[in-house]
Order: sequence, then structure tokens, then C-alpha cells
Amino acid sequence: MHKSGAPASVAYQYDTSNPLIVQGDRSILVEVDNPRYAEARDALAPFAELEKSPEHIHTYRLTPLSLWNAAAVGLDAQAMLDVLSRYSKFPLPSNLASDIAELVGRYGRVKLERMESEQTDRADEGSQPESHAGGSAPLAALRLVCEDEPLLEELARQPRVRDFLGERLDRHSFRIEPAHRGVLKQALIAVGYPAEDLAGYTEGAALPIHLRTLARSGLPFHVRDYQRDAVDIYHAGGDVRGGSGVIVLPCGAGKTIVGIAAMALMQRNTLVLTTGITAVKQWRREILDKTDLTEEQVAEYTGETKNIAPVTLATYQILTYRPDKSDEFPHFQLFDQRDWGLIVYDEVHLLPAPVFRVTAHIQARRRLGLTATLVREDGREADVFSLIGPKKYDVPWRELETKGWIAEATCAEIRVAMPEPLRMEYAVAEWRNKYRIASENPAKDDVVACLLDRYPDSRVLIIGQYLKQLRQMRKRFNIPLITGQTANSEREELYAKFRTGEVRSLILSKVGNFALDLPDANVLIQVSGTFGSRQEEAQRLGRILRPKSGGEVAHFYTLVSRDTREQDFAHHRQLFLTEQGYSYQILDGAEMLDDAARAAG
DNA sequence: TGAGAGGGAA
DNA sequence: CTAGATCCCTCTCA
Repeated sequence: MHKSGAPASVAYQYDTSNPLIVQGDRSILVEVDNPRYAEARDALAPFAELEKSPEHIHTYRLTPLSLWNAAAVGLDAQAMLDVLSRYSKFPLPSNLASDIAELVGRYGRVKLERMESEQTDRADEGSQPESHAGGSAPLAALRLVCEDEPLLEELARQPRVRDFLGERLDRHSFRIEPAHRGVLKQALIAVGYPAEDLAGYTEGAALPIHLRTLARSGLPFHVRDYQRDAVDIYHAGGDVRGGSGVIVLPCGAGKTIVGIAAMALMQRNTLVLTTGITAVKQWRREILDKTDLTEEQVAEYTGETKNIAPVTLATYQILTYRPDKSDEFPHFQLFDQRDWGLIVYDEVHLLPAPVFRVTAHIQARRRLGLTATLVREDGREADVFSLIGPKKYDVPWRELETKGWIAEATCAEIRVAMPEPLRMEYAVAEWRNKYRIASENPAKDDVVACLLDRYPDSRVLIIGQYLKQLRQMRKRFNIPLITGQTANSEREELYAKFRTGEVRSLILSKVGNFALDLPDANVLIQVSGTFGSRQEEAQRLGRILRPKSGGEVAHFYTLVSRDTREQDFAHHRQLFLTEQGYSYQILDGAEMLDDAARAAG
């Protein structure tokens, strides 16, 4: 997917009209108003992380993890330096080239390999897989290999790493117990040398799966180009380089289809882990609709049904369940119930700690992570990298927009002043209460009214975090409200009415973050949200990204109290989408109201 | 046997 | 930092 840039010998035209300032601390300043901004941003995105995005200058950073993820898809240091040089105002800081080369070069300096050389060759995907009724073969021992002897010595002396090394095999390698494969990788990334895992996988029990060209629903079905690319790249290198990693795709881009296509490629018993029961049901529906598997072959393993079949769908929560604080996780046995050949981690950015732990023990199983935003709010990205695998594929959201797979969307941040008495309340409030006071700013209601008037023919969703605030809006606008307390039957009824247009707008609490069956809308108004959650922002935008029949543009508005903590959190929330190429227009709430009043005469 | 409420967890 | 939603278990009631 990523092409390496110009050859190293090219002389660059450093010019102050270029958009980047590259600094020695591996931060990069990007001029947003520069004509080459979009181009530079897209070139930067594969190996840099957006850290701050105030109006005019954005700050990106080359973090070890962003560089290693790029290295894992084959981007080399020279290609990255080429990008920086091409868009830089000034010659790069003298230390930077060696600094980047050093960091990027660390990925793969140590490798995990299988001990035996007589690796049994597996038949290619095209041919019929043989059946493996007898369960998995005994796990072969592994070795950690590093051609750089002093480095290996240094690593072997690191306390965190030392414990997982077996006997010294020769100058360049140690024996590794298969059980230590995961924890060793975690230790190595923690000391700054992520291992490249080339030890391969156990086959898993065979399961013939074929994709239908005509879905059971009667609609034609085919895997889209980018979905096919994602699976091919995930699998590239067969069982040595392929077979584990993460695919990043926007909400609504069909991650389930990617998972199903991976299953069809592997032809193995598969365990799918998801965030909730509704997701389990959705996966099951899709699998039955789009493959030739039968009802009996696809089982749900959740709080309500505990079936196990060649394809089993489970929730993260049932895995993390522990009776009375014991250290036992009774449902972990699910991992041993079958000879799984593939484990799919849906919404891998939400993977909970105990599932990391068990995943560390099953590193011989192929693993596929799926997510819309690889960023976690808890800083455990390194665990995803070492235990699920590096990022294998992503497409900027805007690229899918250009191709028409997701709707074009505009984003706007509307700053709303707080009324005078509230400003005083805010000023004297305790630090921890300020966010809520700002979020519930009642002046937002007037702006919502204004937006509702502006889009009389659109389907509008209003999403917020505080029930009190939402109830107030329901009262004022007489729009139905759905919260966690709303009975399922009532939810479905409202969704259905919204779909047919009988109900034009809905107010949603945090249910809107999870509801998979929520119909698509054209306009989304966010009136409050969870602190700085980038993921939530992305998820909510995703609600309006389904392509519109007439190709209409979707609109995302986020309402923020001016000069408050909420504004700071709002900025953090926007980072991921900004990285994806969306820009937030800043609007003034008071001006909007004035304009609306004038227009009304 | 199944539905529904309540508590605890992350 | 908080509030809210979800899920899983157990208990109760029919």
C-alpha cells in the first residue's frame, strides 16, 4: 500500500513555502493553511502521530510505536526521511536521520523463529485443506535470534527479558519456551526492541468455508477491493510473516466482511471476540448470510447462550468474568475447547486486560485485530502491537470518501458562551465539577434549535452524555429520547420509525455509542461527550457516514462551551479525525443565533 | 423453563 | 476527573 518515496540521491528544494518544520526532538510542526498541507498530512500519517491540533499549526510526533508500525508494513527509514525532506522548510536537524534509522532499524533486530528447519509445508489455500481431527500438534520450541551479539548480550541482562530466555544455543540465539512467546515480546517492546515474530502458527482444525456471490438475503455479495487488499496484506508472507496483525478501517466500511473474508481464506475453526451480545448476533447474521456455513456451525457463547461450534462468537465480558474476586477466569477454557486456527478480535482497541493475558499464552494461533481507531485511551497500544500484531493495513477515511464508500462529511465545532450566572457558578466550582457544568450549558439548547430549523428535511441525531441535559432537550423539542433504561422493544420501534421517516429526529444518550442497529442519519449534533475520547468522536461521526442515496453531504456539529475545560477536551477528542483528514470549522454560537433571528425577520 | 429484577465489575 | 451503558451472574416468581 505504501510506496517508498524518491531515491536518496534526490536534492530537495528546502523552501520556507513548504508546510513542515521538522524538529530534533522528533516533533513536526505542520502549517494547516499551507497549500500543500493535505498532501503533506497524508504522506506523514503512515508513520507519525498527531499530538495537537490547534487552528493554524498541528504538531505530529514520530513515536517509537508509530515508526515500528510503519516498519512492519515495509516502510523504511529512508522513505520516511524522503517525505520529511520533501515537505520541510529547512534542512532536517542533523541528528534526525540517524535517530530515525536507529529506531526504525530496531524492529526486527531480534527475531523469534521456530527451532526445527524441517518445517512442514502446508498446502496452499486453493487446494482442499486436509482435516486435522486430532487437535493441534505439540508446540515446537522457539529461538530468539539476534545477529548483533553485543545487543543480544545487553538484552539478556535486562531483568524483564532475562526471565523468559531459555538455554543459550549459540552466539546469536537463545532457546525460548513456547509459553513465553507472548510475554517475551511484551518485555522486548518495553525495553525498546520489538521482536519480529516469524515462528509461525499451528494450523488449527480445518473448516471449509465459501463466500456466497448471492447472499442468503437475496442481495448480490462481493468483497470490496480495499477489503480484499486488507485481507491479502494481512495474510502476505503466509505463516511466517502473515497471520497476525491489525486492520484499521472506518466505521461502516465493513470490518465484519474483512473478518469473514479472512475466515474464508484460512479455512479453519475460528473464534470471534466482540464487545457485546448485539455484536455477536450481528456477526452471526452476517456469517450465515454471506457464507455457506450452516446454523449449527456458527455458535454464540455469551451470558445467555453457551454453545461452541467450529465458528464461535463470544463477548470480551464473558471472558473477563470472575466469580467473587478469585484469580480464576472460568471461561478462559473456551480457548482450549477447539483447535482454533484463527482468532478475530473485533474492536481490538477495547480489548480488556485479562484478554491480553490469555492472548499472551496463545501466540501460536493466528490473530486478526479489527478496529476503526487503533488509539486506546489507556495507553496500551504496545500490548496490541506485541500480542495481536502490528498494524497491517489502514486507509485514510477521506480516501474511502473519495471513492464513495462512505459519505462526504463536514465537521464543525460551535463555541457557545455560557450565560452570565452560569459563568459565575463555573468560576467558583470545584475543578472536578467544571467539565459537567460546561457540558450542560443550557445555551446549547438554542443552538440546537437553530440547527433543527436549518435542516428541516434531514434526519437528525442529537447525542449527549448527561441524561439531565438530554431530558431537558426532549421536553423543549418534543423529540423522543433513548437511554439505557429504554426497553429494547421501544428502542426498536423508534429506530424503525426513524428509518421510515415517521420520526425525523432522535435524542440519544451513550447508547448511541454502542447501538449497532441504529439507522443512519444526515446530521449529528453532539451536545456533550466523554472527556477526551478520540474513539467516541470517531464512532459518532461514523453514524452519519453511510453513503446517501443522492450523494448528499453529512454534517457533524459538536457544541462546546467557550473558554472552559470542555473546549480543551473537545480538542483532544478531535485529534484522530483530524489525522484522518477532517477539519473542524470553528463557528460562533451567538453569531449563528443572530443570523437565524435576522433571517426570520 | 423462562422472564425479569438486582448487584457487581471494568 | 464523572456518569452512563452493558454484560454476566444469581435469585425469585410463575
